[in-house]
Amino acid sequence: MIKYQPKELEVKWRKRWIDEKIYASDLTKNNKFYVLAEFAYPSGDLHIGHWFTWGGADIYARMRRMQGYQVFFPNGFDAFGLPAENAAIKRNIHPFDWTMDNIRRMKEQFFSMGGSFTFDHQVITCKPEYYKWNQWIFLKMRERGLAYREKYLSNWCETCQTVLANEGVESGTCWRCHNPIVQKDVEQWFFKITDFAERLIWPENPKVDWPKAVRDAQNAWIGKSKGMVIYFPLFGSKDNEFDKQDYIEIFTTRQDTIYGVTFLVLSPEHYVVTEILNKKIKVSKAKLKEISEYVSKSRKKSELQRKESKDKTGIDTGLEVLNPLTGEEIPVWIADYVLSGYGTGAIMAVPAHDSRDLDFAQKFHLPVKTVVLPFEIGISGQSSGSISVKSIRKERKLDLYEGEGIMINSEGFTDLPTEDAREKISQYLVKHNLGQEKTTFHLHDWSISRQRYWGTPIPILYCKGCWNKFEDKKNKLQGRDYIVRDGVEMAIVPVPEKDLPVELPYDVDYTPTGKPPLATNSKWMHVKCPVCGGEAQRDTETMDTFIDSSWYFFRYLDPSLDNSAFDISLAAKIMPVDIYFGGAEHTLGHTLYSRFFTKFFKTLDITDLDEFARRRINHGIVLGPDNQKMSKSRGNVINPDDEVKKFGADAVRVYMAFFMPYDGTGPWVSERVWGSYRFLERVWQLYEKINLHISSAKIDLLMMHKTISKVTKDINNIKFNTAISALMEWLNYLNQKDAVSKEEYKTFLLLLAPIAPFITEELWNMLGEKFSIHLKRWPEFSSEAIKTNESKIAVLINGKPRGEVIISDNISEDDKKVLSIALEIEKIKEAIGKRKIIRTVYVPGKIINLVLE
RNA sequence: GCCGAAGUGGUGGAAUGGUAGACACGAAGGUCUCAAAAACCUUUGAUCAUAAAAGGUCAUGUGGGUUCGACUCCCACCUUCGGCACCA
Repeated sequence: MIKYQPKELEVKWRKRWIDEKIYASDLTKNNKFYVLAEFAYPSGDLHIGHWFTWGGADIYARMRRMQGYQVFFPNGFDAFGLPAENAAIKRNIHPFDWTMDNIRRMKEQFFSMGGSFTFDHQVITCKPEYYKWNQWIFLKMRERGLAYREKYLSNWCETCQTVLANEGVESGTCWRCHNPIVQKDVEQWFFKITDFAERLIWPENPKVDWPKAVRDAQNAWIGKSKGMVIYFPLFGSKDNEFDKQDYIEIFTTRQDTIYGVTFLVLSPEHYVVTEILNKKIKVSKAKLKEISEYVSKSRKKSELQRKESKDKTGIDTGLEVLNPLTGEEIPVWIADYVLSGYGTGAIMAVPAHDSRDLDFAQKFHLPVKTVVLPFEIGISGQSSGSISVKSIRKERKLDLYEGEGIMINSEGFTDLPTEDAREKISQYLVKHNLGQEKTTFHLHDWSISRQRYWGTPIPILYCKGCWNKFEDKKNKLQGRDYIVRDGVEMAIVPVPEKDLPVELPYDVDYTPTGKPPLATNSKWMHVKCPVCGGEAQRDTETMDTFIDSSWYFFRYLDPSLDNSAFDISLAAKIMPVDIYFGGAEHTLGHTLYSRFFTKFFKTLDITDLDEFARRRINHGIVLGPDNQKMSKSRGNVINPDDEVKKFGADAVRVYMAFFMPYDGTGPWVSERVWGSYRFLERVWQLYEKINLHISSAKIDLLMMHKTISKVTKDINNIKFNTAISALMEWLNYLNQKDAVSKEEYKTFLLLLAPIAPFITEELWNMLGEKFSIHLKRWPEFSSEAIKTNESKIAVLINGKPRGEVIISDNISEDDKKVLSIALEIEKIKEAIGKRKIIRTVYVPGKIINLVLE
């Protein structure tokens, strides 16, 4: 027999698979199975990490195909984005050419790994036939009031010269270039994802199978909290011209602690602060100066600085409000530990029950008033009237108690558990018009404008003529249906659907100058207004590329479709995605946005899905040989091409699946791939042991069916490493035998086929079997076959293994017989000695434990 | 600080209440060979004991607990990784 030579046979089979289209997608048949892996950004070189993601998905898809499913396993490219633009600037190539070149190269690399995914439904997001539908989605969002334009203090990356969404900020830095983010007032487009906040929250037991870590992180990011807005009347406000309201609204989730309020805090951006600075609310001249200094000082701090420093700063306004329940006069402070973007931008401070308020109170010597005691103290004290709070605080060092407990010092609510008090105080405040219940979210609307070139143009025009004809300007101002560009007011005019796509012009100056690159092509920018026929200008910004990846899995179904974003009836049949492989880094960005789009599509009635993917699998991370994250600067990047040249694709695939659990993090050590290579060599050599005349009675059905069961289960549970070790065990076992039946060998090859597709195809062919091994042939597991008539029972004494007995299965239920057999063993007799057995625990088929006195 | 995941030989890891260390990598010794190894065979958690074998004891981050029996379940703590974080 010739030696195992991966290179030749891999070339041969790869060609035949393509020629005979054995992996072609057929969406007409039933019994579909949609396998999806996150599509790649065409950065030029396929990283070993891509192989890890796609290799895992491929093993899974291959098994499903062999089980007879109509597997849909498409691939494409997430082709818009900044790196293309940056690389293009650096090398003086156009981003389009750079991108398409990379796609060509990466496709070849994809082929070398022997993937069963196809490009016959490929999506390339930078092509007009794709991004046209981004624009269509934008227009639909706008029709429904979910796309709006607003000036907003936003995350700005100086290096990338663009705005970033909150999800794109990683501990204060840009997710792409990792330079610090600054806050800048920028007018831009938003998608109102907050309208879907409630729908995006994961229930306790969702119908789809997504990792708990992902669900928890998304829920935390959405950050729903139920509480109240409570009105605190401004004391003596009649002297002021303050006309908006004569009370300050605060947001709290702990209205039960309202008797413990000792001051109010406004964020520096709060409108009451603005009114003070505008002298609508009067304070002394000296105060005004102090306040104005404090506010401008804290505005200068970046958000990052403000969040980093836990050291509290603030200033007393001299104003006072009334506690709506107690009538107490309460001082109003300004401090930047209160965030303007959350709740009402103002809080009631309860230092006894909130650590941040306590820090502040201690720094500025403000009073602390305890109104909640932990249950154990509150209950033991019985009548709380007699408790000296001061002495308890001293004894228990209880400056701060943030948990639930028993109310004290709270008039009619005293002695109630906090939960009840929260409810009752809530009702009371609502009834007397002193507040209302409110739910807030941490999730903010999605900022989608990017001031760069390589993205989807926003399908919006700005028209001066239309604005001039507009009658009711004053009202429309609120709706922000206009913009001011170069000092000129212009109406917002959506591009009509029939004019889509708005194509991205090829000729622009995309060097980052702060001016959007699209504005440098004036021919593209100036167009006729579709409404009034006058002169109009295009929006010069592009969409966040996360929009591209939010719905590509719908587009895969029919990427050339011209009259709809996706084929609705096909989607009803093929969607949802059955299993989605990807990285944990997309927990708060991509997968959340995709869920949002799916729910939005549902409101458009083009899908009835609530979730786009039934199951989500997060893959792990392949580190460099030095145990560090792979990066060009560290020089520890493993190029999959080199590995394939050395070992062949099969050995690399086996090692990839075997060297750590799929969700693990660990280093790629090239030398160790030899181990996987040797395994394949042994599989190859086993061929020589096939004895066609071996009697069927000699086939070891037990090992065979155990392995079928184990491999099937493990691949289904994405535990490729243990699937391979089961195969190795079986191989070691078969190797010890003098001869192996053809049946066993065939079964072995079938089970190995998803992991090592080339060598198994070759050996399958050598056996004279019909092409191809990768079609519907997954071995059936028979539970009958693993029934034995003997069991090995471990004999334990006091829980420690001391020997074993082999019993026939007809007595396996009879603990007395098993015991008597066990007691005949010399070793056991010795171990027991003169001691008495006081108890016997028998687990049929596994152990018998003798408990001695 | 909060949420999530994890902690097992020299290394990657296996075992989710029933004989801990499967399967590999590495290492050591041997075989074949003029020589070699990426081939083949043997050994390989620590420790005690023995001429040898059988054998004993200890071991799954730490300390408690539940159980006939715990890597696995419960309580407390420590450490590492990932995410979030002045969100009221």
